[in-house]
Amino acid sequence: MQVKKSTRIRKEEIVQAALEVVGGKGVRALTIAAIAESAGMSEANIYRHFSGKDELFSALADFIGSSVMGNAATIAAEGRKPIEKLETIFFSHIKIIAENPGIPRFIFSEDVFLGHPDVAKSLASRIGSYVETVSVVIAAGVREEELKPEISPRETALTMLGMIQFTALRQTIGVLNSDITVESRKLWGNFLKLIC
Amino acid sequence: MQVKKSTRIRKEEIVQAALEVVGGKGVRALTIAAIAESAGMSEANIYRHFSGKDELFSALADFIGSSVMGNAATIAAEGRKPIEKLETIFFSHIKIIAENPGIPRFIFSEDVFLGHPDVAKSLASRIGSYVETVSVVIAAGVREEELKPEISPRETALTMLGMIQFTALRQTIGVLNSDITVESRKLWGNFLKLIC
DNA sequence: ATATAATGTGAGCAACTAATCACATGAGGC
DNA sequence: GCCTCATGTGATTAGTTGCTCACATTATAT
Repeated sequence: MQVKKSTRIRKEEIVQAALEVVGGKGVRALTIAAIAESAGMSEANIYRHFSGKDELFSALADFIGSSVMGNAATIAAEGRKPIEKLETIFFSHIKIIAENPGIPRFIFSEDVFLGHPDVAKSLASRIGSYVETVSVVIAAGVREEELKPEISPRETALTMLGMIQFTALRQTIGVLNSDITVESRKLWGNFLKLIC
Repeated sequence: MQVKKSTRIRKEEIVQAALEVVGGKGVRALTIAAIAESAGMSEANIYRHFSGKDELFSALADFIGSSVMGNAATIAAEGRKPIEKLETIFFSHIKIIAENPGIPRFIFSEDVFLGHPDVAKSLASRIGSYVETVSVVIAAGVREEELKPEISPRETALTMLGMIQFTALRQTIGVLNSDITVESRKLWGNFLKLIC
């Protein structure tokens, strides 16, 4: 029998285990049995701490949302130059994705946005504010004449996030010939030439 | 009882039915039962024409690959100016996605690249040549001085495809406030400012 | 016209999934 | 020390999924 721990701790462990399952074998493989095995506990014990898969999905979405999306907002609030902020946002996002492939898989999983509409709504809202955050930084860059005056902040932000997302996707699929950090450096170098 | 048709025709019908299921309810819902219902035949009859889900996935991948990815190559081979080619590739890709949401869902589905490695390999190869095709057009644009000389063709191509993919993703998730064609026009307008 | 092979189908099987339940056990208040 | 309740678990259930099979039907070659 397992050592007994408080629900609060077990919840964290279970969410972490779930994220590992997603990273390793995809959202499709995110079964209660797989989570239980990854967390080293019985299936029934999962239900001691979560009412069901829905609640678990919500917890996972909250964890990802707060740890990843909040990141950009924090960086954007710092007092440096717009271009430096963008660069920091870009590379920290890439780093998070590289270290934890389960995150992009979960966020853009159809199991989430087709199977758990409330979770999807919350994630969509977070993506929206992420775009908004980056847009504001780009707008500041244009105002301070670091970036080309004719570019549109919102569309440029979407282009930048698309670049990140596509990189994550290519990594997941395995079509990335070089390392993701090398690839992302090349992409960022080119993006700078596009926006300046 | 159904009217009897040749395997060749039935295969096409089944693939089409499968694509409709994916577009409507996602790859997760792509069960034999769902396909059979959408195609208006019994489950057992599916197995008369496909050995199993693997073969069906391969057929779906081939259909999508040849009808979508081949599109770009055709456009690129025409005799117009590079920028016009890029624009045509961009908007026809968006159009295909808009008309058939099952396509991007399937291509980037984890059920494919985690559950059917051989299909994933074939799709990855097609994506690779798609990137290559666009890169070549961009390189031509640079050479003919339509595009900025300092941009890197490959990375710019990846950025453009990321923009498309991210748009498809946002449409699928439902975070696209405006119509996808309106949104894509805005994105293209801005992209032109970035690359020229 | 008849034979034959291809096509179509309801019934059902084994494996898997989410969830429940009765029962065991141990941590913490007293 | 012991009581109590939160925590942990094996067994089980109802539902789903991919797939098979015996049997029905029809296109088609001869």
